[in-house]
Amino acid sequence: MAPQSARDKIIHAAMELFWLKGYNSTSIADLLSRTQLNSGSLYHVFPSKQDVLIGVLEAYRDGIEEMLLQPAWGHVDDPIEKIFALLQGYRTMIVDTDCTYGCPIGSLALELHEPDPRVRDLLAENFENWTRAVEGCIGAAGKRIPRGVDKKALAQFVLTAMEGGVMQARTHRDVSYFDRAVKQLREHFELLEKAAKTPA
Amino acid sequence: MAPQSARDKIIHAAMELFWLKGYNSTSIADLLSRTQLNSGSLYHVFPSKQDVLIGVLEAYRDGIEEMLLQPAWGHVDDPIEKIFALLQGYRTMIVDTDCTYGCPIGSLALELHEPDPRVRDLLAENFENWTRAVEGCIGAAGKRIPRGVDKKALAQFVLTAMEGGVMQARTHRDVSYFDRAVKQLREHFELLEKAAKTPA
DNA sequence: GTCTATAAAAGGATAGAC
DNA sequence: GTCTATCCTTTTATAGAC
Repeated sequence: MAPQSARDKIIHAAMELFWLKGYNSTSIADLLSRTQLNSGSLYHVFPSKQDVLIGVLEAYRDGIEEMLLQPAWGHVDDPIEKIFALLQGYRTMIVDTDCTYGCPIGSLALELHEPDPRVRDLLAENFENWTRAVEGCIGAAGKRIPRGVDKKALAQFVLTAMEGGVMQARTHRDVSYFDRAVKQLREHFELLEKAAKTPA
Repeated sequence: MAPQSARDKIIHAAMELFWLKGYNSTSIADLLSRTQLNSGSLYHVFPSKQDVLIGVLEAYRDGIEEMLLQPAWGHVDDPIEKIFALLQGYRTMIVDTDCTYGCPIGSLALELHEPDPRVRDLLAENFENWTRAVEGCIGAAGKRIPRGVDKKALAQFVLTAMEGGVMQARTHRDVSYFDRAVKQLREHFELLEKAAKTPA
């Protein structure tokens, strides 16, 4: 592991703690104790706690390929299966966390009630990049999806299903809620594929 | 308006403030200033802030008919249309809040990362009551939904779509994200209804 | 059951030496 | 760029009189 700058250490710790405890429930003291840094070092790099948040959201945005898409899509070629492989990645995280998993972006999006414009833009940007990746899969599926289907809306619906499924699995502490959401989405795609084969 | 007990005043204020600002960002002082009560009165009724939260979640649970279902279903008979009338109610709230609306239950479910069992149970119970109501509509739709469709899973999928749509509309400050989620769900129901008519 | 005063702790942030 | 010490505010909660 290459020597980490103070900035890297803080962002790394904050990504984990904001995810585990939320933004408001993570104190500067938490970040300092986790990183073994002193407050002077943190405030030298990040003038305020919100600046740490911005750094975290930028890191998620910039890391979507490496952190999320590549691991999920390593051995998957079929574009539709890529979508469900991505969801399978979330399922793994749910199970690995004993169903306490929350999407880091979605959780922040609901926790922060009056976010700074910069924060809000970054949340939106993270969602956009996610749905754009899924939209790419839908586009690559070509004629399997009927003409006239709004590809962007369908991609956003995949995010909708993921976020809603994660929320319910977490609330009930039961993966099956996520599984059922994915299954319904799968049926939706299958109905669409069937409709593409049998025009009107 | 009947004279309100201290308890009622606090629950009423807390429902609004937890919804507007979140649980962590609402202080006891906020509740006191909003209700014009003194801390002695509050702590006499609610030994801790978490007890206020529990009271709020119980109020949502006990008020689902009067607060949510009756207003949405007042003039709707068709069971499938009831589902979309319910979603239309959320749309109204989104628009009325300039797209800052968050589902009170969903937001708390994601904000609270290590909830007390009692709190977690109440969150789950709120979701259950919501999906049970939708499941009733699906059941009432009878043969319009194909046999073999998991009605409970489909009802949970309606909640999934609502929560995911609300989250994205709020993040982008744009109702159209909610509208697209509802539209996709509508297409899903239409595909199901079509499948129910043309067996295999 | 409500009042005032206040404890006790945690939180974000700053200052100034090194 | 990092260290220690500390300020100031907010926050939950309690004590004890009325």
